[in-house]
Amino acid sequence: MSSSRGQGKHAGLSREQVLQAAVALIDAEGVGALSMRRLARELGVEAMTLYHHVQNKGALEDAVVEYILTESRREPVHAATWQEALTEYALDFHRGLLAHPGAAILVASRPGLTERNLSDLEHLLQILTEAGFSPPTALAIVHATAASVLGQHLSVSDEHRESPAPAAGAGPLVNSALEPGLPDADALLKFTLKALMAGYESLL
Amino acid sequence: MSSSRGQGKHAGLSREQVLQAAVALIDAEGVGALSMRRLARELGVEAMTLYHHVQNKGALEDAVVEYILTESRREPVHAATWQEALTEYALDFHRGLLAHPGAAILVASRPGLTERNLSDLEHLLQILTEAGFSPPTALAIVHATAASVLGQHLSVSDEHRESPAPAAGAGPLVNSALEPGLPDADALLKFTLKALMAGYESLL
DNA sequence: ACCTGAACACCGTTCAAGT
DNA sequence: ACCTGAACACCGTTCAAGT
Repeated sequence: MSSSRGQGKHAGLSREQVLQAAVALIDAEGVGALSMRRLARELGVEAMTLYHHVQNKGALEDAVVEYILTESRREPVHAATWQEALTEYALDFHRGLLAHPGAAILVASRPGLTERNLSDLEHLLQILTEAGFSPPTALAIVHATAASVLGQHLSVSDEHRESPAPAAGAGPLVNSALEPGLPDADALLKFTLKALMAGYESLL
Repeated sequence: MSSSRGQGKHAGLSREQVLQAAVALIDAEGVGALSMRRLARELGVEAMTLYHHVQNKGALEDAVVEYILTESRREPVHAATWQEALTEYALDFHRGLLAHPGAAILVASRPGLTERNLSDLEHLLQILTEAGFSPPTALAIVHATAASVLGQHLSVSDEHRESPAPAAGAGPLVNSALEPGLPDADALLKFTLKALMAGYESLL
C-alpha cells in the first residue's frame, strides 16, 4: 500500500504467509497469475524479497502443492480394511483438488504426488502388503489410484468452461449426454474408486 | 540460418511445419522450451511470422494437442464389444502420450481431451448406449477412462526423474517397492483398464 | 538478517511498415 | 499474402547495495 518501507525495515514476512498468498492468488485468478513479481505486489513487497523465503519459483510451486495436500489430509484413523484406507487416501486427495481447482495443473506438473507425504505412502504400503500384495504391486496400486483422481480433476475442470456451449459440432448422443448437466464429480469419483477396488481385489 | 530473407520473401512456411516443429521442440527440450520466439528461431523465421499460421500461443498449444491425439488415433475397426472399443480408445490415447511424454502436461492443461475427436466420442457413446448405458453414464465412463490414462502419464513421468535417488527419506517398504525398478507403464495401464471395465460392467 | 533497485536475458502480442 | 522490426508490458533471477 504505502509504497515505501525503506530497506532493512522488514515486513515480517513469513514463509507461511507467502504460501497462503500464493494459494489465494491461484484460487482467485488461476495459475497463470502466479508470478514472483505479482505475488510480491500482492504482499506489498519487492519481488526479490520472496527469494528470502523460497529458493526459486519451482520451489514455490512445490511448496504450494505440498501445502494443499497437507491441508486436505485427514487423520488416517478409521480404516478397517485396505480398501477403506486406500479410498480415504484418494478422497483426501480429491478434497484438496476440489478446494483449489486452479492448482490441479500444478500438482500434475510437479513431483511430490507420489511421495505426498512419504510417511503416508509408507503407511499405505504397509496396509497393502499386510493384505497380501507385494511391495511393487502395492506401489502400483497407490500410483494408479492417485493418477485416476488427479486425471479426473484435470478433465472435469476443462468441461466446466465449455458447459455453456456444449453443442459446437457434437453429435446427438454427446448433446443428450450433456443435457442433465455436468456429471457430479463426487459421484463419478466414487464410482471410479469402487471399480478400481474391485479390480485390485481380483489380484489377491 | 542465413539470417535475412527480406520481407515478403515467404519462407513457404505451412501450419503443418509449425506444428511439427513445435512437437519436435517439446520432445527435445520439454514444454518449457516452447515459446513463440524460440519456435520461430527454430524455423529460421521471425517470431511474428508464426501469428500468420496460428492465432496465438494458446491456439498453438491446442493444435499441438490435437495433432498428437490425431496422430495416435488408429482406425476403430475391430471392436466386437464395448469393452474392446473403450480399451482401444484408451490405448490410442496412451500411445500418443507415450510418444510425446513432455506433451502430457499440455494435454492436461488444455481442453479438447474430452472432445478429442468429437466424432470419435459420438461413436463411442453410440456403442455404450447400445450396450445399455444411459448417455450421461456413457459420457462419465469415457471421461473417467480418459482421466485415468492421462493421470497415469503425469505421475509416471514424475517418477522417472527421481528413479536415480528414490531413497530420500522413504521408509523400507517404499524402497523395497522401488527395488525391481519402476513399474511398467503398459502393464500398469492394462491392469487399471481391466479393473475399470469390471466396474463398468457391474453397472449394467 | 532482511529488504531494495538496477540490470540481464527472456516472454506474448500489437501495430505500422515493407515487398 | 506473407514477412519484418520496433515497441509495450510483462517474466525469473543475479548481484551489489542499503540498514
